[in-house]
Amino acid sequence: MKIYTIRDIAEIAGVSVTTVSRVLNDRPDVSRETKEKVRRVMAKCHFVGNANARGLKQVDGETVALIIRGRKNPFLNTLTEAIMLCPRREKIAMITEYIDEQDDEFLHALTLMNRQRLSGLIFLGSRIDDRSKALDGVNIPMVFSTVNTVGTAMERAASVAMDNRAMARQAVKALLDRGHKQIAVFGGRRTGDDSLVLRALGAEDAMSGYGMKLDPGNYVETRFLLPDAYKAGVDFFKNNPGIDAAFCMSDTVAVGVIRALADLGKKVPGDVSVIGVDGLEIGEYTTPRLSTIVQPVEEIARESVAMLTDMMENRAPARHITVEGKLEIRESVRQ
Amino acid sequence: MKIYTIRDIAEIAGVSVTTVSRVLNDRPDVSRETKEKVRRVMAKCHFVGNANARGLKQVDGETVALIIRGRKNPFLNTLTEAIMLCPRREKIAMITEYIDEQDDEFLHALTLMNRQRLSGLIFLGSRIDDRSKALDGVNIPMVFSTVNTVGTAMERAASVAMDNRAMARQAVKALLDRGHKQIAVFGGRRTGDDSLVLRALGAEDAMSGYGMKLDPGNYVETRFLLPDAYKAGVDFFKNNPGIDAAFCMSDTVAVGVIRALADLGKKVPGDVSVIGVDGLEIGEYTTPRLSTIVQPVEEIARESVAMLTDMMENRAPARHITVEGKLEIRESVRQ
DNA sequence: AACGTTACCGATAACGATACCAAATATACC
DNA sequence: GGTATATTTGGTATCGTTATCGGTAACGTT
Repeated sequence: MKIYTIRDIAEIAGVSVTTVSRVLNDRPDVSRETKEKVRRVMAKCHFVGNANARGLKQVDGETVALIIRGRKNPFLNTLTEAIMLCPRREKIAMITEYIDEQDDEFLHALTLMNRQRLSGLIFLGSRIDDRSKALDGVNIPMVFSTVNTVGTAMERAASVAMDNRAMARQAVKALLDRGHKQIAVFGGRRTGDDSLVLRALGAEDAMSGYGMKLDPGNYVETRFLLPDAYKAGVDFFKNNPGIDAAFCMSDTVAVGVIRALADLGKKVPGDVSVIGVDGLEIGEYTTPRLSTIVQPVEEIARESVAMLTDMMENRAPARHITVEGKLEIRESVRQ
Repeated sequence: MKIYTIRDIAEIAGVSVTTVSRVLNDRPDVSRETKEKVRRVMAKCHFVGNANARGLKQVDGETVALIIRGRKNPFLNTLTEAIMLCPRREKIAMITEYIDEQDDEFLHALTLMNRQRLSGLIFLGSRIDDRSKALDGVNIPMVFSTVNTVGTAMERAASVAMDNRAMARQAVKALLDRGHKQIAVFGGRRTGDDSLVLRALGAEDAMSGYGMKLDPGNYVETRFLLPDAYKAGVDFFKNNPGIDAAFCMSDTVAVGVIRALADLGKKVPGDVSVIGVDGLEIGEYTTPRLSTIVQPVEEIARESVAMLTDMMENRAPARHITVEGKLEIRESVRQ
């Protein structure tokens, strides 16, 4: 199958390559008839231009990358899909890169910037720590989704996130309000700046509101994968029979912990109440229905893309957008 | 931050651009010392080459696209991740494109081929029907994952899939073997060639093995989204109280149907047994644990990528690989 | 009639890399 | 030493597009 170039189209349509380029980019200085004539030829040849040539020549690139940290994360999968499907200028190409948890997404971003001449970056699920120094010299628009960069080394980058600390506080308060006395928290490592650290702080906020403290022994560190969460749940609850509630920092972890409780013969919510975070759709369909902090996925996606393109086009400044999470208490919490 | 070009590197290292290009591509005809010297400069400058320029010049492109049909499909998300993270030659860039269910992935592929000068295509979750005519003239390597293209209009394309018909047969037979008499099937539209059509045939195979026929009224058509499956489940079981088992063509559908049954006051598996397809990890952690046909995700990913790159490099012919699914009967089926 | 303005269109030089060809240098062999 | 051969290097055209600059035609104004 022949692959046409702009020159072929020009020849067939009987115009110059410049004119075809203008039509391709929908410039105003082409007469309506010429435009239509060229468009007809383009359509017949399935001609859409060569992204490589365009990217090579154009001063302002139009490729943005989505860097997704960690795998087997259904929430980030959903968010990725939402971002990829966001309405955006036709010519903006979005490429996705999955980064293993132990790899350095910032170094990877640097490589990608050079290789693809990126003009924008979106980070999903990143933690901001020393590694972020790698991006010190970088001045293309960047957006961190799901982590607020205010007060971090990446403050100059934009961010879209819910108020993780406040929402976690609200969730744990909901447990305390319902009379739970011994609350465990299942989260990640408490280092660097990311949403998980904030959620831990929020949980502690709620407890101090009740004159309580989070016993470090009740903070369970786990990877956010089902087998890990399950194992952490079994190990913890076997040794801590007095615990009557668990705040899990992701729905995935919550599902693993609930399974662990069931296998230990404990009822949810009869013996232990469980709350997750993310608002995965499946949580509305499990037994018991999962209580969770629902993150507004579509809104996060929309705002991230909108802000990034604004920054790319209008040189608008980086903003920090807080979206509203929603605590949904469902069956997994005792009423 | 300065973005270095091959010319900058050449100047700094005191060699020609050609030599830098050779080092960049790890060609053998450069002395060890020169190679090291150039590499040091490249490393210091974070130079990795410009993908656009490379793609423009190079005869054999090195971009392959992953076209994922349908959204909110956890199984395809998992498969996408696995494919993106498959070991492959460094220079092969993989781009992902999500296509809405109602859109035409073949037309989209055509556009992408022109725009990105693709040298390979992987389709996930496609259905092969009249629309595939669009790709008639296309002769770059293509792989269909999760659907067997033998006997379809896309036979010349490679495929990697489990034997959907045999596995569905096995699943429904497992239900019949356990004494279930009234089996409903929850699937998609039975048109075109895709894995769902084969699963329906497999279900019928099993029934005829027992001298039974699938009552068309017991074939429930639904989209593979949780709310749709739930609604389909409620509607169906309200009007068909005699049904004692459901074969669902995806785990997502199974979860929705199980929730529907619970809301109708029916026990799973006490009143109704349920089997899904896909082997989503979460199915091992739900209550009840979900019986399912486990698809070997990693293997499908590996074979798809391996075959595609083989076809791209060695001009190996398209093959049709059948991978082994595994029926896992767990708590959602009565023993 | 001369000029300015507007609308449209085209020739050509880049963009950064690789392919191709040619040349320089090192090594082997008689 | 001289020739043949292998190894390593460099010069330059080229990929397909857009930016830049320039040109033409049509029309209105003075």
